[in-house]
Amino acid sequence: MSSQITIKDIAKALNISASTVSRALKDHPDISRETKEAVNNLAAKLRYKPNAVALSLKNSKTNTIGVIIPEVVHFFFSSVISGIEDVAYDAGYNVMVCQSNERYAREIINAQALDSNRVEGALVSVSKETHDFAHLLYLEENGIPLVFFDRAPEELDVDKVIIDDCKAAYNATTHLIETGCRRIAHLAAPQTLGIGIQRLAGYKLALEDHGIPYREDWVIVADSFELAGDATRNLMHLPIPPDAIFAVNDMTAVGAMKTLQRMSIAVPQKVAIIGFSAGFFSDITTPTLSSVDQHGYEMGVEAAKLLLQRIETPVEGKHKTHYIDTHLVLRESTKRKS
Amino acid sequence: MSSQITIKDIAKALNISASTVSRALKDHPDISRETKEAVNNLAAKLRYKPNAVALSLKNSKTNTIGVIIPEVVHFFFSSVISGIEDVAYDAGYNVMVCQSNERYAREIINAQALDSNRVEGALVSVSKETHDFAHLLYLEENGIPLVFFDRAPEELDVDKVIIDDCKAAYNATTHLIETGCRRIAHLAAPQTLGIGIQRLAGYKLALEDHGIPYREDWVIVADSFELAGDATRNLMHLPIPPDAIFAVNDMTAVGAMKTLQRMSIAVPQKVAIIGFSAGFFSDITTPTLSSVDQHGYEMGVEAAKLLLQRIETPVEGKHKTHYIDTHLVLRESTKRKS
DNA sequence: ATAATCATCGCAATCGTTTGCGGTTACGTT
DNA sequence: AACGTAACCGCAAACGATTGCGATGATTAT
Repeated sequence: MSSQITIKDIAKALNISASTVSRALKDHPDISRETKEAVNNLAAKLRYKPNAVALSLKNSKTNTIGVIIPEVVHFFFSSVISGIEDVAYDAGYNVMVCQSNERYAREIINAQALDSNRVEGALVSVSKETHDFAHLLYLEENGIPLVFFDRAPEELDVDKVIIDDCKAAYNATTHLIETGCRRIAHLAAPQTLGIGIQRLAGYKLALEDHGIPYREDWVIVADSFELAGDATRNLMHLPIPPDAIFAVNDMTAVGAMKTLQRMSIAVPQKVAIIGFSAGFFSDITTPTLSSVDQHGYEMGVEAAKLLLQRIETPVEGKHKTHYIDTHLVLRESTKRKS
Repeated sequence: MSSQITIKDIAKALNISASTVSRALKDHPDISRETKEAVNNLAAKLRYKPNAVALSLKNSKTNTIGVIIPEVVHFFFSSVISGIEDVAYDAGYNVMVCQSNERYAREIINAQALDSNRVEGALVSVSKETHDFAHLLYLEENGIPLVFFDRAPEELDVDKVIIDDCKAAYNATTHLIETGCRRIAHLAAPQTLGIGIQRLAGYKLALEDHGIPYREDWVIVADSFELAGDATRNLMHLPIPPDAIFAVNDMTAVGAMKTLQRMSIAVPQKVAIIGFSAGFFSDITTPTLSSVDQHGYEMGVEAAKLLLQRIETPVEGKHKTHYIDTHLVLRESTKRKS
């Protein structure tokens, strides 16, 4: 109904100019005490609040950062958002959230929306469909700093906050080996995603370092609760079924676990399972799920911090890659070291 | 680096006025074909994109809606956000997400931020600390339509999209009764929250309707995974321990389940459990968790739709309360009807 | 008495875009 | 030759706030 109170309204009511009101509000020395008091009183009474849109236009500062994320409904991603939001809040920034729903086309629209809205920076985790990054890199060319997190384009000179997926996968696989498993399968992410490639690489490396031959039929692309079912059944019907599964994320791991239980295969005695993400629900399965904790909240915090830094002082030379530490959370779905 | 391309840049390059460029871009009949082509070509080449901030100021339309939510990292809430974002996306709106972290003070700041940024509407689920709603109602007085979801102020004439908590709790409790449970405990939310009150009410009503006496010592305020542990232990150490637990949300239910399992109490044989929310992880516990599905995504969709409607045609008379249907998802943590 | 200083405030431009209104051509008509 | 009329385009104001610069009046200094 009543439109917002503006400086002009105050000026008109007091019979002074808008400039004076503006200066009075920010305690400029040019303004007399009485005027200041009158202005401040009226402003308080009318509950004047500066129009952030007008300020954005004037200062070319929107105090907003954008986030493009594949899916909000995801323990890991929502943790990241939480971290981002907290940092942004402390720095006086607002957060605009767009979800690509894992679709390339929508990610492009999202990027354009952020561009049009002149966000001061963007945090991006790319969709599974995304192979070309021009729509994102364009933001940076356009003066909008860009920080990728988790799913970042491989071999591109951009700022990223990621985990060392290869190392984490290596550690997870090694743990399976050290607890006596020898026939280790891997439920992998699509090899279009950097994390898919890296985690597979870490898996292979661990096998190699421990003198265990790599078997192609033990690696299946399956990265969701649903896909894990079929994949696991197929694995267990192989002539030589695996005795452990390293899943690319927790939902996949849980899908595998549930399927094994339905097949009356004991976890971890017959088949050990380790996941990736350490979402909340790795705590609540039975058995509880061993997993690689990739610290989503912290990743959000670091990504947002790096972005704010880039906003204040644009990149000088090389871009930065910040690694978030991971660690194995050992629970009941893997065996103990002897 | 290079600041954004504006209409003026195009005008200057083509030696025409900004007005002409503006009109050419929107195919105004006053502009000649050649000029239009020249403008459109250059605009495409320079990748001109209208400055949304300037448009917002000019039209007093920011094409942005705000969301204030207690916590992003929460299956239910992130589902709601997802629904909101999808509807907003389809309608060409952007979404600004603020989390209160369950704190009243922060919620106030959030509301002011939305106000300053002239969002066109706000979707709010209040924090546990919030008893006074002035900071939110003020938005509506100020011309910013307001729709509450899930956690809405009781007995206030506002738009809300909620579930019938009382009825849902009644159904959940009734199911426990119909499957043979007689000593039913309730892990409740704080009685400051409407949902806390309503769910307790539904629980009581179900007992009453089935001639089961209400026992105060079987109701404990505990609404998190952590709090559920102690509460459950206390319940089971009562002279007459319960044979069923109705938990105010899934995390609490899972906390109770885990605790019971640690106490070697069979679920559902000795103690049945039913939760509330039907988060993804109700599927992955062992046994899987029976729960009230409150359809978070759909709630987000409906809330966003109602808000967009209010934005287009401001409220006429009474506010509306939209109920999202719930239904019981019966899994393994409750017994079967005989 | 005149000039200089100070306190206090307003004008106007600016950010990027839109749009009513008016102005300038060139053409056709009588 | 004189006027009407399209066709095309630019001026300027507006959205709300900020800010350099100049203006005003009053006080002080010379």
